[in-house]
Amino acid sequence: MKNKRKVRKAIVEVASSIFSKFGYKKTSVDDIAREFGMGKSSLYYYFESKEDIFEAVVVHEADMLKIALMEVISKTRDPREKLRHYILVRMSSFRKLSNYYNAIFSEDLSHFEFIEKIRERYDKEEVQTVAHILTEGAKMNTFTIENTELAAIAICTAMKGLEIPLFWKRKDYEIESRLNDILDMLFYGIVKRKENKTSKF
Amino acid sequence: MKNKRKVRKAIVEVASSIFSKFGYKKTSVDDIAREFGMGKSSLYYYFESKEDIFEAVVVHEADMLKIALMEVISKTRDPREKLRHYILVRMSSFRKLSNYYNAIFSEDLSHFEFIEKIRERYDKEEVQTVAHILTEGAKMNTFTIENTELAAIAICTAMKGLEIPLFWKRKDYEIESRLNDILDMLFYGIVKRKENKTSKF
DNA sequence: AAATATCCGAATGATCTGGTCAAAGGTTCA
DNA sequence: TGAACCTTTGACCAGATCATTCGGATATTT
Repeated sequence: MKNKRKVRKAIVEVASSIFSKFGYKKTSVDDIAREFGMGKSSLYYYFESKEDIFEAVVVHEADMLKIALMEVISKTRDPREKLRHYILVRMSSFRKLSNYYNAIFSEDLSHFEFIEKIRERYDKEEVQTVAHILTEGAKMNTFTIENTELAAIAICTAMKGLEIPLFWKRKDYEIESRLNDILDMLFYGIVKRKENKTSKF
Repeated sequence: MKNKRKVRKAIVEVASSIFSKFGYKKTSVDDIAREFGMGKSSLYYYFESKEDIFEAVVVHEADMLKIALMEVISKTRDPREKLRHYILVRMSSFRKLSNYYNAIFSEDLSHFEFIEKIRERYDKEEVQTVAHILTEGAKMNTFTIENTELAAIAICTAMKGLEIPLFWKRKDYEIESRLNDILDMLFYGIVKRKENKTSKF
């Protein structure tokens, strides 16, 4: 039955909220089953193991972010705004990605191999997306970049570097303004300047 | 040694944060000990049992609230402002009282008898404090109340009635404005009105 | 009614839990 | 020094909880 997919998705959604509440270790399969209104053994009809459920949860969260990002960049035309909104949304989605980030950063979860794979996959996709924005901006003469691929990797690396301090701190209100500062600096170097009349050349 | 008290307090403080993170059931004594940097058996030198630690945590939280309330009412002179600030602080301290409220409202914790006792004790103290504010306000001719004791009980009952819906909802920004509305209504009935010149008497 | 899809209670062995205890460091004071 | 103490610990225990399996019950489709 195709219904199996829908049930799986529904389970993943309640599992997501419970995992992000208690963490992987402190969440029991029974917790999820009870919240879902099912016998715990029934979950094993839809998933192979607890780890399997968790993997589905992490994938789901990453997909949600991807969708949100795609939506936000499709709404804007100006490449500067596109890049700004992409990075802003990308960096302020911690709350909804708690399991994803816990999986990546928490020690007692690092032994799951699927985490590496997911991260690697989304990292590559992210570089592609950013590169696409940059290329588009270059074509429209908004950006002036020699190697968009390289620039995209640099931006993505910078975002990943910001994840860690952001993840450990609670301060939420500062994130946006700081990111905007960084973005302004980035643009100042990246955006094509109009011919400056005071230029010596 | 008097040092025992300090260590107890320190343990209570880390236990508080862990209990409010995972809840009573999902928190193990070992969790607390590890976070505190001690062997788990050492905790039993300072506390009789896990329940004993939890009780100390709840008492500590209630004490913290009490101190905050005493401070806030000692800062104001005007009885109206005193009462307003008291209720505002009292009703918006959920975040810091998570274990206290969990102990009161959660089903699997209700079998602890100490909860009833603590609640009863603080309820009585609260009525006294509010009554004191009212009496003071009556003396200063700001309030016009026939039976301050009765009025204090009514106000405390109203606050307790508001605890439950507040506890289950996340909306934080609405609390203050709603409380202020209620307070305005309360004052309209309680504050001594100046002789109204359009009055028919 | 046969086949298949979905659900569950009971059982299992592995791990975890709250709690105990005897012993080992540390400190104090004679 | 050493006796009396305070503090900390690892090893240990019995019971609870855990993830997972499985045979069979119930519902749905064919």
